[in-house]
Amino acid sequence: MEGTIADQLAYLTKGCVDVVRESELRSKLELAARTRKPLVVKVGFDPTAPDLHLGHTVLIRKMKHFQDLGHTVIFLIGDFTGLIGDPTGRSKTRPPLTRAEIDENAETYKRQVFTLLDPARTVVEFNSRWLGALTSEQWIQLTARYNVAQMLERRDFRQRYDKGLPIGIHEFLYPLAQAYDSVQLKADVELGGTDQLFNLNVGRDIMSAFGLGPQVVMTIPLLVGLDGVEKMAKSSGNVVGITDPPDEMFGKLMSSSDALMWSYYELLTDLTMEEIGALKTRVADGDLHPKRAKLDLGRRIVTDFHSAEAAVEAELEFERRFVGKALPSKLAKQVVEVPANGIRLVAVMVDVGFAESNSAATRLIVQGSVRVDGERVSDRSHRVAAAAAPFVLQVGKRRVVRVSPRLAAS
RNA sequence: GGCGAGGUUGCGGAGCGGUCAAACGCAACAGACUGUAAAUCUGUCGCCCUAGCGGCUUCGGAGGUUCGAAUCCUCCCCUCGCCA
Repeated sequence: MEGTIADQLAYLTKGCVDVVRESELRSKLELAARTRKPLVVKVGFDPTAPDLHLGHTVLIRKMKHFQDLGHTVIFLIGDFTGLIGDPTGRSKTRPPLTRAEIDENAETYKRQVFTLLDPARTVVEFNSRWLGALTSEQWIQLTARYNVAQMLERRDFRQRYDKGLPIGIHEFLYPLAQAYDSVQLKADVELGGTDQLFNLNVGRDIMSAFGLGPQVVMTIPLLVGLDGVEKMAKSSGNVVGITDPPDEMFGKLMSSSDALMWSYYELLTDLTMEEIGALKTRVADGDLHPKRAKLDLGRRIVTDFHSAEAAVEAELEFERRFVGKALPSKLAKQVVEVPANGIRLVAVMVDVGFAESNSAATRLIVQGSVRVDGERVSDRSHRVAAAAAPFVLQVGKRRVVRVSPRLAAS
């Protein structure tokens, strides 16, 4: 554990929205330094969605910060709480995942998460281990530690209550179960998104009720997705997956808006707020082209999930393709079955997945976005012969593939 | 249980017997401009083809009335408000 306590505090709280409470965090850090006993930092993840994207990594990076200072992180997979479903409006209890599915998702998590986290300082846990073992009596004892007035402090519950909308009794169990995790793990700190503030604070209360010192609660902002509007979520289709290949990752970041770049800088890189502020000033003064700042961001992020070499390569490729208007250096190839009498180009476009239907493909041709070997195709009934040589098919700026016609065995 | 409102093309939301594949807004896609940014402008946005004042399938589901229905009638399913 290095640096002064003040340095550590600054490092750990960078980018956090809430810290409850900073003074407690300070004491815990001091104690840990003195006793050389690492803090236990708990973070819960949903077992149903193991595909991580940059939105998750904001939280994971914060976990990493704790590891950097020598603390232990518990990557808690909420396989039991997942059955309840976090109350976010009209939630239903979810069908239970099978043990095999849970294990598989856990493996996926590990594979992805250890690109950032230090495996030696990470403990992977499942909360079904203790929650599933609770008896009915123990559940009653747990629920007896909280009351409805306290529950209604949660905004979502409050709003529904005021509007007379239904609130399932089981929904009250979610925060309690999550809080009990903290009791079980004797967590020193729990991290989560800002939407988790209530749940995390229930953890404090319940821990106290069980005679433990309350955990410190820290929340991290929700990352805005590529559309610049909604939070990054798979269902919104605005994600950068951490397993996206370098070129794709870089390209997605480059096509995001300038305004978004600064929040990405803040939440997805280790630059300090001062450094980011300086960059911002330089861009505002016209001293630094925003595109340069964005290229730099893209390189940093790709480096984190792939490698420095991959990042440089991705940037070169990007320049080659979109500034140099060249074809990608690695062209995807696809074989298309062609009947003896040939096939319409629109059908080829559908075959390679560039259009959803012949009608959609036709529209693209009419709109002038289709090229074959670099030549714009304007004839909607353009055909490809069975014996045609392989050709490069482009639709719009980004979709490119090398098509190899092959005579279909009929 | 009673009363009332409603289910339309991704979302929101018009339409209330023909000219409706269905206004308009958003999103999306394409073109122009550019920094694959933003903003802006233009176009497209059910499916099929021989591309035409073409054909076909859509407006919660099933029947029915009519030359003709998203629009009227019957039954059913679902959602939402108010009352008990």
